[in-house]
Amino acid sequence: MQTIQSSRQPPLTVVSEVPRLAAMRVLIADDHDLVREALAAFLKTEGVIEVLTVPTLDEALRVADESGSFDLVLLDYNMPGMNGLDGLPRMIAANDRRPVAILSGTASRALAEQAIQAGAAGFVPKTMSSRSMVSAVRFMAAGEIYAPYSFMQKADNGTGTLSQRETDVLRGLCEGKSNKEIARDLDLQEVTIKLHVKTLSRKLNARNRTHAAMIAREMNLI
Amino acid sequence: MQTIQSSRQPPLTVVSEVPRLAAMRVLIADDHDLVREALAAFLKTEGVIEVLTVPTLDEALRVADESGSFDLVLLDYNMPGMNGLDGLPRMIAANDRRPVAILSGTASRALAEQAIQAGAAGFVPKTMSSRSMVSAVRFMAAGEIYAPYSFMQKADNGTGTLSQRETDVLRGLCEGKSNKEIARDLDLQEVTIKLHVKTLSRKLNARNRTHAAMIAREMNLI
DNA sequence: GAGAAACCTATACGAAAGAATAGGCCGCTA
DNA sequence: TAGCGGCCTATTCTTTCGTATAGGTTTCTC
Repeated sequence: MQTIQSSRQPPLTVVSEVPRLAAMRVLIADDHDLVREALAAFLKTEGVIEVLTVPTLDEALRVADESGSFDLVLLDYNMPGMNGLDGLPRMIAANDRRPVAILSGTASRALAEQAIQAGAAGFVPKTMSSRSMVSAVRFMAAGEIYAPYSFMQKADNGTGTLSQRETDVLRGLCEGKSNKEIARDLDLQEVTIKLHVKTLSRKLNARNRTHAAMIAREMNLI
Repeated sequence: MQTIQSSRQPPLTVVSEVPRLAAMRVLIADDHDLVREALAAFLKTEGVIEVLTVPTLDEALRVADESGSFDLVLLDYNMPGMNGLDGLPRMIAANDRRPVAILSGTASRALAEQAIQAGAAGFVPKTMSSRSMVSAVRFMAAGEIYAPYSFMQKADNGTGTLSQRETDVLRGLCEGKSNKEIARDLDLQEVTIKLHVKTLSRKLNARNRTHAAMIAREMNLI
């Protein structure tokens, strides 16, 4: 799996630029015991001196608060306390604005973009091999932005073409709201919502609002 | 984490009944590289001689077909080819009706019950510690049925109270179908579907079909 | 300044969903 | 056997959704 990165560094010289035996402090927050233990084990064999693991966001925040900031924090996207990407800015603050990356089981380009937009140091799908993952960790700890090349290349399923309003309306849909309610919330007319529902349904290839909501859920667009 | 098992064996004598150093053959199918490698590593240190890992259901079926059946197959629920629990019976057949268990990132009682109902040898959430997981594997390979005790104890959120028909209708909802379409699929009248939609929405605490579908998705009831 | 694109509104109509009420069928159990 | 619960149907009605057509504004770009 190749990597894509910010333009600050030339792509092929990454590994050599990061000191191989630097004493890194990494915090892993994931509610899956197995993932935590595996990642910690791999990182330790790769020269990351200190690896702490916690099962929830709250504990991650607490640990960062008590024991000082980390060179990198890995946050599982689906995890108690995260609530989507809401937990990300809190963790970044708790880590003194040093790198915090999102770890996720479901690889979605939309989610990756959102995460990085929200200030994440990167996006790491769990489908990655452990070797690649160790490289990614090293990379992000050095201050670079990481995202797997493969699915950043994926053709847009019309996903990225959702406008701001359409996204707002879609959020309402996913909460099971009626057009009228969404209109009230967004301070718009009901007809306008109908319009957005129609266009976003077309873009998502959905046959109706319910289908659109499910697809959005599936693609992590909410 | 405690375990619950079928009544064939007394609960507390499990481990001693399973030969500790038996040469077990285990197949792990999971699209998360990290999970695969971690599980394989732990099992190997615990005396499971042969551990094969594959990233998709199709490869799992092929391997079982070519290299003979396994003492236990672990199938990730969210994995290419699985399509819900559809892949389970196929894997069971391919494994000569020997134990096949479901591995899942999201721990849901409903899903666990469904899996075991569908013939799974057990249900293993990834939130389990690796030690417990190794025990579970050993347990299931011996022919017992395993499910974590903790969330089999969880109070039913009205979840279990969904009738068969309501579940059928809910599935249709989640696919974005109209009442008419669902009626045709189930060979019923449209009014009947409306009835079921209303009652299942009430049970799920949803305000309409879209909301019901989202809740179902959230709770892995589909 | 023309054009494109996102955005908002209006009117109108048929289709679908949702709610209420009423009844019949079956299987289980007190 | 009477009652209960799941299941299916019917009728009627209101609300909501979905679609179409036809405008309008702003903002950005060529």
